[in-house]
This record gives sequence, structure tokens and C-alpha cells, in this order.
Amino acid sequence: MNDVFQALSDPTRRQILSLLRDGDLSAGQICAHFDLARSTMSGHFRVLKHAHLIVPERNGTTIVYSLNVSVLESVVSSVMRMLDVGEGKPND
Amino acid sequence: MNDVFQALSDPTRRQILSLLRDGDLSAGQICAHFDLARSTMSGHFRVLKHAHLIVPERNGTTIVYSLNVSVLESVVSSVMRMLDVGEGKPND
DNA sequence: AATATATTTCGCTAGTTGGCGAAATACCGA
DNA sequence: TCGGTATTTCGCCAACTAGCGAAATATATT
Repeated sequence: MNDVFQALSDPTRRQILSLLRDGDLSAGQICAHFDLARSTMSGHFRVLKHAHLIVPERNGTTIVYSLNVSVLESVVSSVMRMLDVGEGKPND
Repeated sequence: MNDVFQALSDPTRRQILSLLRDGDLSAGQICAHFDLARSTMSGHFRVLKHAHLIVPERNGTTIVYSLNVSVLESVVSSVMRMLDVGEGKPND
């Protein structure tokens, strides 16, 4: 859960997740949305993968990333637990 | 919103928010829950205040912190927007 | 095997962060 | 005004982070 919040603390990474919300994208397609070096973007992918927020899948020479919805759901639970009483799921 | 996610990225700060969920506490009372120097804790308070996640109020010589629920609610909205479709409020 | 394309890994640098103790500030009571 | 308690601010340091370009890796095509 700590790695997840850490991953969410960077605006570029949050924007990557927002892009992925509308459908899977290859690394290159994601890079096209940002004015950053590919190596820099790859670093962001690494952080997001480590937090299990995105999942890679090879498709020939390209790697397609997809959003892992369940981890984001647990973020919502976690913040809701700071707010009021939880809404069921026993995590964090 | 960026400062908010940044503030949430540290486990000590998230724990402070959780403590405050059960009621307001003075800076000293919060410090008592952690094995960190007061100056270090004060730094965490500063980050949380800057993100408007906590609100200070002087009470004589002590400062009582309370949780700002609305900011946490907007975090939930923000993450939900990455997940599915939003649930109304137009923020982020 | 050689080339081309997509992506990641490898130093490197500049800036940020979290930790500390010591000093400064703010308020109260004698 | 002096002392005491609560909290913050001020250097300082070690560790981490985001950025880059160049080199390495992986896969497909010819």
C-alpha cells in the first residue's frame, strides 16, 4: 500500500493512469502524450509496475500496459477508512 | 491536489491522519504516538497543513489539529475518476 | 546474420526529502 | 518580567527522485 501511495504522488504517473483508464496503451503510445525522454517514462512505468498499478503484456516488440483496477479500488478503501468507517473490505 | 497526494505518500503522515479521524489532537499528543523527534513531526505537520489535510487551532500554548474531511473526500473523487466514471463533483 | 523498431537499463546530475539536535518563538502563570 | 511548557524554525546530512543521453536488450523482418 505504501508503494501505491508513493507511485500516486507524482503527477505524471497519475496522468498515465488516467490515460489507461480509457483503454490499454503501449509504452510508446503513452510516451507520445508527454514531453519527456523515453528513459524517463520507462522509469515511471517501473514505479507503477512495482506498485502493481499497471500490468505489462508483450505483444511482439511492443509492450502494452493496462490499468489494474483492483489496486486503485483499495486506495479508495484506504482513504475512506481515514475518513469515516470502512465500507467492508479488510485491507491496508 | 498535487500537494495532497504528495502529503499522502508518507506512511507517518497517513498515520497522523488516521489518528485524527477519531478526534482532534494536540501536536504533542500526536507526537506521543511516534518515536520521532518533535522537529521531525513538526515537519510532517507542515506538509499536511500545506495540503490543507489538517487544520491547526491555537488553544493557549498548545495547537490542536483537526482533520479536514473535505480534502480527503476530493482524493476519493480523484481516484474514483481514474477508475470508472466520476461520481459528480467537478474537481481535481 | 544484419537491420530496424520498441523498450529498458545504466551512469550521471540537480533538486527534494526525512531525519536530527539546537535555537527561536509563542503563550501562560507566578 | 522571569521561568516553564509547547511548538516551530534552522542548519545540517544521508538517502532518494526525476530528469537526461547513451548503451543494452528484445523481437520482428529481410
